[in-house]
Amino acid sequence: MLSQTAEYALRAVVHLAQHHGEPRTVDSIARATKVPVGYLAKIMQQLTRAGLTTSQRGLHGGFVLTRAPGSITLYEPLNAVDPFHRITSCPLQLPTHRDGLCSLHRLLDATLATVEQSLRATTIGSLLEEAHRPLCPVDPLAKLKRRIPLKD
Amino acid sequence: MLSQTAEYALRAVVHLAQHHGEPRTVDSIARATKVPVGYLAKIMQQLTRAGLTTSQRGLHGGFVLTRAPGSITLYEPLNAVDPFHRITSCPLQLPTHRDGLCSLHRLLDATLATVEQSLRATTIGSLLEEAHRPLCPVDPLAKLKRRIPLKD
DNA sequence: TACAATCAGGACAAAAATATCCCTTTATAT
DNA sequence: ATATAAAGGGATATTTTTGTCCTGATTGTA
Repeated sequence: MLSQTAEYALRAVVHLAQHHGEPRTVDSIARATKVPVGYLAKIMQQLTRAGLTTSQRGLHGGFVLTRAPGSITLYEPLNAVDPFHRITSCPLQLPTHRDGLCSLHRLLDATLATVEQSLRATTIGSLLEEAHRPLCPVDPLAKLKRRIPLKD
Repeated sequence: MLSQTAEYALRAVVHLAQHHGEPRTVDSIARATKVPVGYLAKIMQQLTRAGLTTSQRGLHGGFVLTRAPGSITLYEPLNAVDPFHRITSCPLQLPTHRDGLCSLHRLLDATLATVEQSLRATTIGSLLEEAHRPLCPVDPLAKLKRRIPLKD
C-alpha cells in the first residue's frame, strides 16, 4: 500500500530523528536503514527539496532534519516522495458526478481520509518515546554485526 | 494508494452487482466502467479464479457474481487482484524485532488495520442502496452519450 | 593548495505494473 | 453443421517504479 520509496523515506527520517542535530551521510543512513544507497541518495534529495532536511557537502557533511522530530508528522516525508492523493473527482470522468463522488469512490476516499488523518496525527518524535518499542533503524545488534565488515 | 488494477476490479464488481443475475461480457463491463478491455479481461480471469465470479463462454455468456452483492465486501475483489498485505514482521529483518514490530511499523500496520476493517465492513450491495449517490458505472447519461457512437 | 569526503544530478538498467494483440477454445443459435 | 459470440491464455509492448553507476560540484582539513 505504501510505496517502497515512501517506506524508505520514513526509515530515513526516523533515523535522522534518532540522531537529531548530527549530520548523517547517505551511506550511514543507508546502512542503518537497509535501503540501497544509490536509491536513498535520490530520496534524500527529494526530502531536501521538500524542505524537510538540509544537506551539507564535504567532510562532516550529511543530512539533518530542519525541524524538531516532534513537529514532523509521518505525512510529510510520505507526501514529499510520493504525494498523497485523495479522491476528489470521479475517476471515470462522468459528467453526472461533477459535483460529488459515487458511493464507491466516496467510501474509498473516506478510507483515505482516515489514513491521512492517522499519518498527520503522529509525529516522528512520538515514535521515539520510551513507551514504544525500539525502532528498527536503531537496532543495537546492528552495530555488533557490523564488526564483521561487509565485503567492499 | 489503491493500485489501478484494484480500482478496476472494484468498478467491475460494482457493475456486475448492478446487473446481478444477467451475464455481462467483458466488453460491456469495460464500456460501462471505462477500463481498457484487454486489461479488464485479465482482471476478470483473476476474479473468476478467486471464486467471486463465474464465466460462461459463447453467445449470451459473460460474467456473473457467484454471491449476492450484499455478501461481498470490498475487501474481496481487492484482495483477489492485489493481495492486501499487513505488516507482520520487521521489514528490515532485524533479529531484535523478531517478536514484534518497531513503533514505526506498528503505527503503519495499525493504519493498514483500519483500512482493512473499513473495506471488510462494507459490502458491494450496500453501495447500491437508495441513500447513496448514483454509482459511477451506472451513470444514466452514459447511455445517452453512446447514441453518438464512438469511432470503431 | 591539495586532498578526501560528501552531496547533486544525469544516464542508464532492471523489474514490476499496466496495456494491447492475437489466436484458441467453448458455447449458442440457426 | 456452421457461423457467431463469447471467454481463455500466451506473447509482446509500454510505462512506471525501483535501483545502479559515474562524473562533477562543494566543502572542510591538513
